[in-house]
Amino acid sequence: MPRSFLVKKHFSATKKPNYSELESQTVTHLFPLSPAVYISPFLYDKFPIPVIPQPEILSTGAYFSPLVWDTSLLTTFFTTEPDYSKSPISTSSDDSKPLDLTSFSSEDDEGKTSDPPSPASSATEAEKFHCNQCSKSYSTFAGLSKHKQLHCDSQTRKSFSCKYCEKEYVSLGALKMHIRSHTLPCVCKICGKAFSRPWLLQGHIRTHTGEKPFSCTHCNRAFADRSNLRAHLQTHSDVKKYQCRSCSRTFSRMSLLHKHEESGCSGSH
DNA sequence: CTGGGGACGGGGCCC
DNA sequence: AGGGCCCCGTCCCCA
Repeated sequence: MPRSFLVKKHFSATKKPNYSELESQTVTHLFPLSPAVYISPFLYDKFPIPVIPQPEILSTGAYFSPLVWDTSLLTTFFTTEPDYSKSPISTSSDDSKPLDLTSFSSEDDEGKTSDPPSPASSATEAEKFHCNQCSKSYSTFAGLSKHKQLHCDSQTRKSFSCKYCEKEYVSLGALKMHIRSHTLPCVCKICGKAFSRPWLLQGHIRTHTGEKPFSCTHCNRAFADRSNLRAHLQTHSDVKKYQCRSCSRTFSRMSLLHKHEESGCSGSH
């Protein structure tokens, strides 16, 4: 079941919202010209288009992104509301550590991360705290508590309503996270576009820098977005992820399958 | 029309 | 409790 369908925005014409209008009061460093026509020369001086490493050096542990954003650069390029100023867009461990591209094969990518299993998540530790409602196990009491609050403890389950829309959440944390999608506190200093979460802004910044840290192990293509690499990997697979139930034809994307079905699948194999 | 890439959104989970 | 990351997904555009 899709997880991101609950809050669906329907943008017409240009489709994309004018974030700078939405949160103009938080935008303090807008460039005078559209980013489509103006990218600061400083940006390119500081961050030349990265050289995409050759596939043979992309094995586990062999590759560090040629573009690494440190905190001083972050404060140069984007601003956030005070609540987020402590760690606006940290150079995440995910970006600074080697990318395990071996995990991006079409088979290996199913529900796995690129990180090696941590010792703390070993079976012995992970089984310590059990939910008496659904028998799910967690390695920490905090994990069990959060699970019970969200899913299994109907006595303590509460409703937190969003003041901007009709959505309700069972935890304050979930509500706070959702409210970010209304307030869009993370603002790009280059173009003024605003985002709900720092890492979304981080991904957006790559559209300015040209950084593409996610490389395909099958070809030389590289991507700025991990999801886009995942979708790309489907193109290397003979049997793709999304299959028509009528004709067994497979597609690399759900949207393509939907189009296929809507256009009237013959149902023949 | 189809397939693929680019950009982005949001919930869940782990630390 | 909150931040960060991951995964799944959508929408749009273009060849």
